[in-house]
Amino acid sequence: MYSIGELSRRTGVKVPTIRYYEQARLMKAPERSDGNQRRYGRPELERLAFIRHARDLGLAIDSIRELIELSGHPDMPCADADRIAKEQLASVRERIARLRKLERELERIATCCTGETVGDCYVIRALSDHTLCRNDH
Amino acid sequence: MYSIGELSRRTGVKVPTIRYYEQARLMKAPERSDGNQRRYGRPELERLAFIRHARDLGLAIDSIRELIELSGHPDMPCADADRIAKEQLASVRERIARLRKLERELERIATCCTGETVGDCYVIRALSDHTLCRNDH
DNA sequence: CTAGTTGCTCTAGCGACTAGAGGTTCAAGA
DNA sequence: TCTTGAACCTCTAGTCGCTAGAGCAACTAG
Repeated sequence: MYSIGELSRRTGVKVPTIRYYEQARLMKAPERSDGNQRRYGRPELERLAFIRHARDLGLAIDSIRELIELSGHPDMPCADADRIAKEQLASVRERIARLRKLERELERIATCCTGETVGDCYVIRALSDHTLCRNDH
Repeated sequence: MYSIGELSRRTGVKVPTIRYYEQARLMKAPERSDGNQRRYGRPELERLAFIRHARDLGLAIDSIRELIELSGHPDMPCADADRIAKEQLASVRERIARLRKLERELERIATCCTGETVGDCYVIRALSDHTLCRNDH
């Protein structure tokens, strides 16, 4: 049986975050010691690793709750799990595309400033004047 | 003289967001009508466009406030503006790199599921078992 | 037995908005 | 001039995924 600190050390998830996952209904309320302290076992450790992994992949708390629900019903079709993963992939790709546009724009802005003073600084001119932009955002 | 709704229409920035920028000290408090409604002119429209552009490029409110400060002093050296732009570029690149890792991982997870039920769904197995991952995250 | 660490609950804060309540002002038509 | 309805006002609270702190209780090593 682990204390919450022990579980934290073993998973790398901070103590308040574990408590937060419990109140967000990702972790179920664990057993308690006589003195009302949380006591965890192997299943909780595995679930926490699952949650952490999913969060690292950028999944929202709600999606993770859905996946946990699903994983409790091994006989159901897994179309929902597939959908969640594919949606997440699509959103990651979209974010990458948007960031790459920004990167190009910033690159131009940040490397073109040859002025010495704010008055002729390209960074500030570019921010003031949208028509200096190469693409839309 | 524009009302806040007019300014909103001309810039594409929502009305409550304009008020939020005012209380965040990005926009200065504008003149008011006899009935206490905000009245804007061309300078405010330009400043709002500046803010919007900077936000679209992912700059934080604090950085934008700093840039606005700077642009009010055209004789100062522009090293600070350069620094802000370069820092922003670096952080965008970092985010892109992280997202690309996630993309690869999700791609693998989301496209490899050939199972029919949750019990043998690769999506859920991959989330449960970190050792199935190709790279660290 | 005692000291020091760890645990508990509860509340509030972050950033950048967004939504809603409850009330006032404006602009256009009759 | 009056009325109607849209737009405006302030203030508060909610979003997401945590993080920080207060004030107290329990555990553990020496």
